[in-house]
Amino acid sequence: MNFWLLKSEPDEFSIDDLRRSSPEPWTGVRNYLARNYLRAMKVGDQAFFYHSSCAEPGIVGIVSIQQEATADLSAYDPQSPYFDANSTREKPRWFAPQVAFSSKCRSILSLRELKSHSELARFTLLQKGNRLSVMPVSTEHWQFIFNLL
DNA sequence: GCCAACGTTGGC
DNA sequence: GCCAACGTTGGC
Repeated sequence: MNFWLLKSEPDEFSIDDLRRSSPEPWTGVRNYLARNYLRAMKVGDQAFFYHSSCAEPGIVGIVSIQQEATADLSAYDPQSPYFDANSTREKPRWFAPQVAFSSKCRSILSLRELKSHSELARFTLLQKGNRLSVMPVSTEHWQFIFNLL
């Protein structure tokens, strides 16, 4: 089993949204490295759900992969902000796994607190310049963070 | 709103 | 293939 971190802007799609409607396809990722991570996800993998671009960014819950990635249908919708004319049904460019709600943290584990732990100095999320919305999490980092929740 | 950092685009 | 210009991300 592998571990991941998935970012979402809570104004767009929050942990509460996922709890209300689960599973959901993880759509809208339009970065090739992030896409490759999405395609590498296996059923049963777990991920931290991270709220970004909000008053208090941080980890707010845990989700699991319910189904491996298939074509991201939002790329076909001209009305969608994620529309991409270069992704076709014959040759999809973007993919979305089905993500299921697992649990919500009693309180947010804020980015500020994550940064305060020297054990997480090399955590991908905290690396300078990293902007990926999907990233792998090592077993060691997962365990350490899990114990902070 | 600012800005650092990175990705993408497109001319050459 | 290079690289300048532009767009996006995301914390602050």
